[in-house]
Amino acid sequence: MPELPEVETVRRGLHELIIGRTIKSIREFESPKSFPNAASDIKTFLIGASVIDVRRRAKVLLIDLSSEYTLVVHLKMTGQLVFVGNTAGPAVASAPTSRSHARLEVGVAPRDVTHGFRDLERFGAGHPNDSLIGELPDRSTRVAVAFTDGSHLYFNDQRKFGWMKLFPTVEVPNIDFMKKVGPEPLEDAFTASAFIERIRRRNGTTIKAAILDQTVLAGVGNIYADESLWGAKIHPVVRVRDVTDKQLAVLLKEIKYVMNLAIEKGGSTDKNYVNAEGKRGSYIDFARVFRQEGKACPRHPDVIIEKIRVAGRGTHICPVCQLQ
DNA sequence: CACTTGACCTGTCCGC
DNA sequence: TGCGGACAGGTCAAGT
Repeated sequence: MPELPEVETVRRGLHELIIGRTIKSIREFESPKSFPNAASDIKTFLIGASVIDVRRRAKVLLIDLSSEYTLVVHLKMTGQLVFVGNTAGPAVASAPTSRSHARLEVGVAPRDVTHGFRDLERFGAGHPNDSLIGELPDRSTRVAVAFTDGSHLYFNDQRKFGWMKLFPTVEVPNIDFMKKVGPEPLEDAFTASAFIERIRRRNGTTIKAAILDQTVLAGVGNIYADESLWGAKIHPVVRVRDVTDKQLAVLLKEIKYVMNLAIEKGGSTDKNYVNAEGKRGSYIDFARVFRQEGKACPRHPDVIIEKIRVAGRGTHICPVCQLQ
């Protein structure tokens, strides 16, 4: 689920909420894969340690502890890290329903001419940043971290693909994932020429598969792949070798643009994603193609967005702007 | 080696 | 209403 903007939103929330808190206890909920090395390390390096920083690399969260260990968390598809405690008040609102985040419908919403977004200010006005979380722990809770002040951090994960692991902080850069993962797309140092050089190693595959490849660049997932390819007017099934350098430069610009906007909107909540306070993100309400099949392309009022399958993933395109 | 596919899980939705 | 199958935002391992 969470891609770079969602993980960054969680990071910012946790940075505000848990730094300085001290771990009192850890409770697991019969899901050993969710915290595979807990048994050996829990008491020595977690209990009594306090949180000194919350960082992010790619789609991974890094919670640094005073014990010089780091809790590394990957949310995968349905993971959530939700804080419940005094600073933010209880994250409990009304009981959620699966339909509680229905899309806003606006009859004639104006559109951003350049990027195809409906008017970002007006369209978002009054949008409730709903809580999607009921009382915790719930049946998706895999690990609960209790702090000494009575607050809690819950790791929820319906599909159990996500995990948290404890590593010595100095070892974090040596984790396999960290060694393989590509550059952060939002860093200024990641220029068009750097992007082009890396993605050309995947010349034989489709452009969508290539930008989803975390070793090419970090953080792009299915939502922002589709959104940025539409922005750059590139069809997702085109082979990388058939995309020009100029188009690749535009694509990187679109990736950066879409991710920055998504961070501003608190990420995309389709089903499960919530921020550190259990609340939804709103980028999905502005999405131009993702989950917009059957609706008009923002650039072409008479053209319907289609859903196809590329690289094994549901893929949304405008068949006119994204000519094959 | 480069690339594609299936597996990991649970839940939901859709068609019969 | 019930049931089977497809599908869901990510990554690996195993296959071609």
